[in-house]
Parts: sequence; C-alpha cells; structure tokens
Amino acid sequence: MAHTYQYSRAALTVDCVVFGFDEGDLKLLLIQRDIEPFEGRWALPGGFVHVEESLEDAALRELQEETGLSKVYLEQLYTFGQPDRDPRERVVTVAYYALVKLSSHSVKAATDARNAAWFDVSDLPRLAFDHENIIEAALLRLKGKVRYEPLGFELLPPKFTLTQLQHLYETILEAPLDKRNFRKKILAMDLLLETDEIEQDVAHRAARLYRFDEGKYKQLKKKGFHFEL
Amino acid sequence: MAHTYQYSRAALTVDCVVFGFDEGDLKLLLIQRDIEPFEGRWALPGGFVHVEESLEDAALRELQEETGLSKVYLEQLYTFGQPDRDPRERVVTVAYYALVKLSSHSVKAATDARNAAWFDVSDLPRLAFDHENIIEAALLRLKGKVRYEPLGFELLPPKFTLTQLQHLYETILEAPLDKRNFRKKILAMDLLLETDEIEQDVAHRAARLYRFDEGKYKQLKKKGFHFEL
DNA sequence: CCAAAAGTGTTTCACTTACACCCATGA
DNA sequence: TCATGGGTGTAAGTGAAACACTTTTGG
Repeated sequence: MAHTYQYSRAALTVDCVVFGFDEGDLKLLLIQRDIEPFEGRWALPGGFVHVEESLEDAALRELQEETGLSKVYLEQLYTFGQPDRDPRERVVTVAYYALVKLSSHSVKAATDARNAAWFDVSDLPRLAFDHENIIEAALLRLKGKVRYEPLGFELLPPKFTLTQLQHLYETILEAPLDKRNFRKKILAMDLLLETDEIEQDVAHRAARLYRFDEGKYKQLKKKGFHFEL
Repeated sequence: MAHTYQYSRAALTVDCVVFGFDEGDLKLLLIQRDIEPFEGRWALPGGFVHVEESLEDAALRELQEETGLSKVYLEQLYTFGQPDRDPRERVVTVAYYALVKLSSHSVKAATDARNAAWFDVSDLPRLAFDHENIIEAALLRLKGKVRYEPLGFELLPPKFTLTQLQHLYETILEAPLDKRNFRKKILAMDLLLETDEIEQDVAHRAARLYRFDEGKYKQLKKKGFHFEL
C-alpha cells in the first residue's frame, strides 16, 4: 500500500493539558523534559500516537505512563500543526484537555519517576515547543465551556461545599460571584444532592457537603434542559 | 533525524465541511470520488497535508483545488483518528468547516472538473469513510456557535433582508423564531447597517437590505460585548 | 382589489441583580 | 466571646416571550 506521501509524513503526537483545582487555585500538570530539544524545560505530558491506537487512547496512555493518572475527564481541544512548531521535523499534535480531582491524585503525580509537578496556571515556567499556545487555548475553552456544561464538578472531590464550588467558578471565570445568587441558581437547577455530611476540621461553622447528580443531569438534558451558570 | 515511529506513521489529511445557504435550505458541498476506496461515493472535499504547509493552508488549498472556492470563512472543527476509519491504512484527518456565500460561488463549484455538487443537509447521499460523523459534528458545532458568534452573516450575501437572516437562523437552529422579537433583538445589537437599497423582483412589498458591520462588531467585542441570539 | 410579505408596540412574566444580617462553630 | 465563614430573603430592574394588525407593492 505504498503512498505518495509515505516518505515525507508528519509525525503525530498527542499532548494533554491537565487541570486540577486546589485550595482556590487552578493548577496545571507539567513534565520536565529529559531529552533534547528543550531538555530541562517543562512541557505538557504527551507523546507519539501509536499506529494502531485511537487518538483518545493515545492521550489516555500517555497520561498514565507519564503521570500515573487514569479515570480523568478527557476531551479533544484542538490540533496544532504549524510546520515549525518542532525544531526537528514536522510534528502535528492533537491536544486534549483533562480535568482531574486533584485531591485523590496530587501526591502520585508529583512523585512519579519522571519529574512531574503541578503549577499554578498564573505562574507557569518557560515551556517547550508551542505549549504556551496550547495552554492558552485550553484555558479559553475551559472558561467558555464551564458556563454551559457542568465541567466544574470534574475538578472537585465527589463531595464538596457550595463555597468550594463557587470559588472554583470564580477562579476559572476570573470574576467574583454573589454568594446568595450563586447558591440560589445552582440549587434551583436541582442537580446537587445534599448529603448529610459536613466539612471536617474547620475552625468555624462547618458547611454542608453536596454531590453532583450525574444521573439527574443526563435525564434533564434529554428533556431539553441545559445547564447554564 | 531517524525516529522510532518513522516506519509506521499515520497519514494526515484535511477534510472540509462546506456549508452554504440557499433559498431557505442549508446546503453542503460534496465531491464525487473517482478512485478507490469508495469510488463513486460522495465525500467531503479534502486531501493529504503537505509536509511543509500548515493545516489551515492545506484545507484552503484543497478547497481551491477541488471546488474552486477561496475566501471562505474557515475554522478547525475536530480531528478524527479512529484506526479503522480508512480501509487502506491509518489516516488521521483534521476536519475544518467552511461557510460560504453561496450566491457568488454556486455555479463555479458545480461545474468544476471534478464532480462537485451542493446537497441539502437533510437529504445527503451515502458518503465515503466516516464523513457522516464529521458532518454531524459540523452541524452540531454550527448550531451551537451560531448563537453566540455572528457566523450567520458568512452564509448570506453581503446585503440581505431581515427575513433572510431570520430564515437562516430558523434553518440552522431548527426552530421557529418570532418575527418581531427577532428584529428587535438583532437591530438592538446595533451591528447591522441599514442600506438605502431594497430587494428586487419580488411580487410584494420589497424589504430593506442590511449589511453586517464587521468593524463595529470587532470594536464592541473589545469592550466586552458579546453577540447572543 | 387581492395576495404576499414588510414592518411595527405593548404587556406580561421570569430571571437577574444588588444588597445585609443573623447563625453556628471552634479556638 | 470572638473570629470566621455558613446560610438566608426581598425588592427593583432588565430582558425575553407572547401576541395581531396595518402598510406597501406588484400582479
């Protein structure tokens, strides 16, 4: 099955912009490169797509291999293919973004064999390749999409307080929200299950914990409902 | 610059979902394949990415070569990479969607050397590869995005009536709109320039022609305005 | 004068916004 | 008892939705 472009094909990679949320800050998981080019620089986790695996599988595999993460929310972001984005040769990368519940994963990722670490999105180191562009695109997408899809819950632990949720939105949207209005609106959607548990170890009145009702969301969505904050 | 995956790289293509709007119908431009696989089937215009050109350039080039179209609104849609989407070998395709002002282009495309034709989106022939999926994704994207970006104007001639505009939205959104509310809302945005011309050759009162004010839109957008229908 | 579509205002209702205080808890 | 955040209601304003008739023009 010889082909015209066989001899000059672009290489194909996937890269993942992995978001986490921790104590009011939006974080990003980066890997320190141990080979040229850009040796020593921080970069997005990612790598070459195997010839028999799907793009999404490649992204999941690379995440697992490089950061130990699995079971994350993953969505294709954009494909970056400027001819000069890799100094060695033509490399086209399909970027994904992932949302992880940082609480359960943070330690693992930070102690992985390869040097991985979480960075505050507003304080990133210099990056390899065009990864700043990719991250910028991911931030824009997240900011846009979080308002009309219930993505936020993917960044919080399964049980969370309304204040945590509000802070998450405030961080992503980079805008303050009115506490009473926020609670009214989100509760009126009827997508949160009130648990009978409360926050632990706080030096003030403990807040009630809620849980996102995935099933109810899907059900409502079928009936034409759409989430909007 | 030898590389591990050199010998088994996926091929990389671009495909374009080209939308047009004509007399109340949303149309799609397809090419009839003259080679295997899927010889004789209709398919999206597209082809292999050259190793030194950007993805967008490749999409523009293929559009020009296969359909004669240029100066269209073009935006990356999604990258399709299921390993079995091409029966010959692994082919990853970066899909774009394009919006064209059909009025000025329709004849050219239909008479091109290769067999190209416009089809009503609700009455498509059998398609090659996974092109139905790509089209479905494009329709969803168009439907979602047309409400918060002024894309609709890319499908209309430079001068259009408010009724034409409303029909366009009704077609894309697949929902009827109230005439008075529609006009109130769109005019209140202050993005349309009233021309002193009117429709020609109609057997009833002729409607006023408007023009989309691109400059004003960019200006307002900077100030935090965002289009929403 | 008839057919066909252009064009236009008002009321109702729902939702968004703005805003401030009391409550529960742990230290 | 104090500091800290948790939790709540209401009024005003804005924008969306519903709705029907008159005007213009060509045939």
